[in-house]
Amino acid sequence: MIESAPPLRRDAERNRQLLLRTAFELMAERGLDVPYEDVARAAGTGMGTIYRRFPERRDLLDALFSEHIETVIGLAEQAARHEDAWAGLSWFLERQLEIEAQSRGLGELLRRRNQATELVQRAHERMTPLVAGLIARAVEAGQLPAGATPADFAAAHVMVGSVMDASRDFAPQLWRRALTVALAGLRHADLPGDPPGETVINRLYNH
Amino acid sequence: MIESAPPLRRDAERNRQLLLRTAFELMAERGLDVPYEDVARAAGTGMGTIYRRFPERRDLLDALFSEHIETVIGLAEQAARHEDAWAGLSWFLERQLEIEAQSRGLGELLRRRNQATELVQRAHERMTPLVAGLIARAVEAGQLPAGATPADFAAAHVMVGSVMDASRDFAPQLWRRALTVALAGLRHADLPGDPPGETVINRLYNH
DNA sequence: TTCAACTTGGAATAAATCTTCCACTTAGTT
DNA sequence: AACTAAGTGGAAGATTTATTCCAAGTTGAA
Repeated sequence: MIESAPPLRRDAERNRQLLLRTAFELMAERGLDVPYEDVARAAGTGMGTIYRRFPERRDLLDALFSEHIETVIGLAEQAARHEDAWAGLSWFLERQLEIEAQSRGLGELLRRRNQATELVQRAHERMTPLVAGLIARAVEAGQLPAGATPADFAAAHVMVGSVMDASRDFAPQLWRRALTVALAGLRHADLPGDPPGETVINRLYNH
Repeated sequence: MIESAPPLRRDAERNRQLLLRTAFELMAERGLDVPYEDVARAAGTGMGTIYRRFPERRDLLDALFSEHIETVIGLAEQAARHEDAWAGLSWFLERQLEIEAQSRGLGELLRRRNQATELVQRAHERMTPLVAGLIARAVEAGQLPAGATPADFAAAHVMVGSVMDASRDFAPQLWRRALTVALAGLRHADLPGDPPGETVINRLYNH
């Protein structure tokens, strides 16, 4: 067990929460790279405060998004229990993207950047076997072509996400079209080349 | 007619070519945002030289990529003449992406950023009607679902490109899988929502 | 009330890149 | 060879964001 730090002084805890709320809102609009200075100013604190509480951006991201990440993992678990494997897969991808649609920052965390904290890393490690199981079942049921892999599912995720990122500001629902394209494509594509291995998944999400 | 500047002195012209070659190579590897200083150093010149010749990055990009852009426009024209509309569309998208696979910078120019120079803007204006014609023909021939638009084609381009960008360094052919997914998806998807208008195309390419 | 430990604001420093500027060099003409 | 206009290198200043630091302020226990 990691030793638990003593509780924060009341004023410090108040500022911490304030910073978290502020950062979450700013990152939802502007993505993960919001300058610390902007967060501090918007929260009405100084640089000292945010750096003392979150010395690395990773610390801030972990504190901000860990529960959202848990939610997504929960979706994967729920999907894995779905009787119809393909329905589970498409439901999971759609739910995950709906969450990302709420927050640009969360989308970046789940699919871009080596911002990827250990938290996200572990989340992928937990979700990948679930997705792999669903895909295996879907292939067996003839719902997906034989060569389909979890990496192809990840690629579909990245693809739809790129449309979401590009169209957020002027066509916030356009990603749903991209999603139907990606899902229909997975089912019907005759996938060329060697099936990508699982290492591809992490590298795809952390480019 | 724009007044033509007097020809450069021989040494200046030599340096200009050197800068162009160097910039092209660096941008092929690292993308359009290579610092001017890196280009100058790699070319063996000083900052003064690159800034004198290309005061704005736009000037450099235009000089570097205009002929490649013309090539792509040529592909669109060739595709438009294809008898089988769907074959023309998929051939065009694949060719275009193959070119982008050669150069990260060119990929960024064709689909990301407001780096988009006037040059790229005009290129899209010339290609969009050609693509629109192909799509109309493909829909008529029953090769594409009724609601398909040029913006969906652009979205497919962005989608495959995002996989290319993400996987360049470790799986340089993975984008071909994404391409088959996108193409199969376009054919088979039951596209939801209102068909996106043509303004979406530009904004998608210039996010 | 007092006080030690904890917190804070914001100025200072650092690092990366953009951009300007000008004393010095060179090409090409006379 | 001499001269002039064009060209050059690289230092200096401006921006933007990251990061450190500490004098001054605050909390909560004694």
